[in-house]
Amino acid sequence: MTASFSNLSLAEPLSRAVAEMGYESMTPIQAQAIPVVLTGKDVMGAAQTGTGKTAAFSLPLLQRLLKHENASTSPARHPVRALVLLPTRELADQVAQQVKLYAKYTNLRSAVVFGGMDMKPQTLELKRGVEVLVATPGRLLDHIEAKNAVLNQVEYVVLDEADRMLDIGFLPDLQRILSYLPKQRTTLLFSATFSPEIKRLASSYLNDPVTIEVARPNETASTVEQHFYSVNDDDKRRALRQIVRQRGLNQAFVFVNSKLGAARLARSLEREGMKTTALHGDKSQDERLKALEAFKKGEVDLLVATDVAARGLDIKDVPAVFNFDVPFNAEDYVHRVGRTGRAGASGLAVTFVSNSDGRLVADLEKLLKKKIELEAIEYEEDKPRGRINDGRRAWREAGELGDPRDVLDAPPPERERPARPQREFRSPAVSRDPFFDQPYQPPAADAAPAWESSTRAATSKISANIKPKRKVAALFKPEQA
DNA sequence: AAAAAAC
Repeated sequence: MTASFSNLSLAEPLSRAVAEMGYESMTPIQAQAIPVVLTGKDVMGAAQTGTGKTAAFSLPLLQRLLKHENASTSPARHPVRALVLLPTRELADQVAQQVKLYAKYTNLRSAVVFGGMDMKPQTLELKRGVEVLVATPGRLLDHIEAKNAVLNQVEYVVLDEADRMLDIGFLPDLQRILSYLPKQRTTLLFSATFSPEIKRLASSYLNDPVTIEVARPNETASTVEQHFYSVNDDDKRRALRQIVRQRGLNQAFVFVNSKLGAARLARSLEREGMKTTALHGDKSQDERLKALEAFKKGEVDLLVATDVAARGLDIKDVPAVFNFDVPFNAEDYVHRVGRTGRAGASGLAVTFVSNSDGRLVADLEKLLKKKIELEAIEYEEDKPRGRINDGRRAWREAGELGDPRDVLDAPPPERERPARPQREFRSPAVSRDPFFDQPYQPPAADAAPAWESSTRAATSKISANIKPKRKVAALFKPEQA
């Protein structure tokens, strides 16, 4: 028996919006979380991604904002009463759009603030007053410090992707934000993954919380078919092409571990004739939103992304996810794979495991609590001819590609490398900064103006910094493999 | 071995 939204007795404006969106029965996380959030208690919620988490917290939150008058006598008619924090800009954007839809027929106002966009329009919206504020941490702090956002009347805080928000990279910002909020408030934490440490840390932010676990945490959807292939780093691209062709995939996410890697891979796939775009944090926000939009519209087939896109992004009907690189954090595997097989659809997740990934695969087995079977690929294409320019690559190619976990404790074989040429250390006789450290010399009457020579000095300084690097790289290139 | 979040 599935619970339905109509049994919830949501306020009329909310049920009207829900009906208009075509929602009828609730997903398990919604059925469990909504009644609890309606009581105003703290919640720690673990639910698989793609199961309607956003509605699970925003609908009851809006309901409470409607039902309970703001107790304070603030002059601001629309103080921020609910704050929703997310770890990426795209996610903040997406959640804010959903909240807007749910709140469409209410008088409640909402806004979203995140970095990479002009501060001014955001400031205007904040000054006008919003009850629900969706934000990424950095930009929110900017607005707090500029006194654009006043958070001393916040009644509800939601940390979506809570384990990421509590990890070391975000924690300082998060703590500063929380320090601006009233102690007396409701805190809601949601994520698909919770490591034991994060769980402990999280509970220190919660007051007598209700724990909701709809599925076992750290679990991928059962509708996703998962494969792990042993692939040489040099064969990954043709493996990708082959699987896309064999499976007749019309679209896929391709995850890599670095921004540079994403840019490079996207470029080479594009050159090989696949409609590809990249999404990573070195792109401008405009480019990021455009890349995502193009993928959503089906204008590109492959979205090569860093983990900026690993979490929460809700794109319908993505048939497959490739882990071109095994993710550094096992948790991120669960999130990446969660981009496919959403809302009960089927999906395919393919992970390329290269020889140096033994540790990561072992971590993954621990998190997923299951043995990972590595499969081999039979290539249909010939191997592209490539230069051997690296001793380690030669070693990889010489040996058979076995299970990388077998060499977990074995160091890679010693390889001969030319002795590093000792570079003389010369202590500078004079400091190289022309302005500050040199005794002043009156310029000759016909000398170039000072700014020109300092520009030259700066330029030569820069090239001095670049050139040796190139030389060193050339020196290390082995004569032959 | 990295990414994300502020200019």
